[in-house]
Amino acid sequence: MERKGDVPNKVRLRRARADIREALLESALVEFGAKGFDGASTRSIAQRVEAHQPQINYHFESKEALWTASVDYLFGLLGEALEGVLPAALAGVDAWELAAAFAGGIRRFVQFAAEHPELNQIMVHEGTANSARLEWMTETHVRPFFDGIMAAWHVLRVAGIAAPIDGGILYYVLIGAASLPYVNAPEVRLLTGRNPRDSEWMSAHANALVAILLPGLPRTDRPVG
Amino acid sequence: MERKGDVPNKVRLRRARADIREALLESALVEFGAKGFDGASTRSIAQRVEAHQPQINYHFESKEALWTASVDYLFGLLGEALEGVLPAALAGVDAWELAAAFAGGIRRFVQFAAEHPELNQIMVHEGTANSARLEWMTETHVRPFFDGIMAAWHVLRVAGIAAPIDGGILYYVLIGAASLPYVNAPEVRLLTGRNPRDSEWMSAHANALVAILLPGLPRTDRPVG
DNA sequence: CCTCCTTGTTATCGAACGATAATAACGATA
DNA sequence: TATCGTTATTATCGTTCGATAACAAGGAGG
Repeated sequence: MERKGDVPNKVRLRRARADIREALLESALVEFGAKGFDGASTRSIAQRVEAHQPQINYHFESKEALWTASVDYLFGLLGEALEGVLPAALAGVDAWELAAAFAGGIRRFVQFAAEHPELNQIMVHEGTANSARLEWMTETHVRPFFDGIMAAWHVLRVAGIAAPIDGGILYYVLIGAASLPYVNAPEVRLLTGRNPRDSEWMSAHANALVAILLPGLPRTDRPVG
Repeated sequence: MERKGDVPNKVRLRRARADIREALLESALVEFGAKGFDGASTRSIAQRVEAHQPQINYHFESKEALWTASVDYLFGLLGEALEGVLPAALAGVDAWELAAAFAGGIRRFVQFAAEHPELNQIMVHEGTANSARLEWMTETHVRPFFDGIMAAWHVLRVAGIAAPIDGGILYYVLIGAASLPYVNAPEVRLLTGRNPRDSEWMSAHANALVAILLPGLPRTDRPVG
């Protein structure tokens, strides 16, 4: 009957440290991705998971520390999603096996970009201006990823399987083409009326990227996810 | 000798309405592009062109109106840069001529993205979350651009010149691949040590996009700019 | 039940924000 | 040079921000 003055039962909910931290991390990713570091407010990050704003400073040192922790968390997820796609040692590896692995990596990356658009949203927000955050993220998380792609791409180029594109250029062509539909999913829906996170959309997208970037590889379309 | 109390000659500078408006528009584009709508402050927009913050509300109605005016201005520049690249009527046009025009359009777009990174920075900032600004920008400025590309792409697909990619997907692959290096130029410099706005970089980039998206077109690399 | 450590809640601080009103200075025109 | 419309400058408003301190309440172990 909900007496007590018809006020909703304001239950004080107390969560374990690890739980509330993870909730705040995931909420922060959504807000940082959608509005950027400056645009996101700690009040709305907290509110999204039924917490109060000062809890952010209690569980993290500052807004900046929350950002750092959530980016660490997110790149951890990316690392899991891409685990084992590229052989650790590229020297002497068979180019055709590597090409198949690279194609698989593209498909997994597309799927990750669709499931966690926050990653590329945050990267594109931060990459537009120099900052300590950009420098840290680039050196800590992006560079290993970049180096792996460069090494594999070199082998594929020599083998004539990859499109004739310089590695540094390929990297941004790939990341831009693979992530924009999910980074800007709201715009895609407005403009095309379709949802880029539909599995058919993602599959067609990933297969297209494989086809144009690895023209030497016999076409083997497959679904992602 | 600069007497008068050694205070720098604080000259009150008075500009014509059109001049100060354009200065504020261009300053706003840089700030909105680098920090997004929320992150940009009217004080720093004004300061960048030696104006005071209230002048923005004097020459424009509000921060929102300044944003709208600067986006109008920017899409006007894009329209000039792409003027005449695609034939107005596509019905019955020769597919090979259209392909050459499309390739030219890609090169001009790459050059524009490099010279005015603010355009794609603003689009990517706004596209990450639904808002009245996104809706207005999409319907007013993006849709005509999108429709033109869709129509041309359909002809090129039927003629077998274009890569086998659905139009809606092609659009985001093209825009993402063409713009990311300039949207995130600070990151490119940190990560690769190269400047994507060098003319060799831009040319290699544009030629790569033409090659992978129009594989049926005989390769004719050329510099942009 | 009491203790004590952890977590949640409220109140409030100073800074920065966009906006507005009031005033001052410019500069073309007469 | 006096007038007057336009532009520039200063002061200040209310709001929101991130951060901190003080206090309240949960809950395991005794």
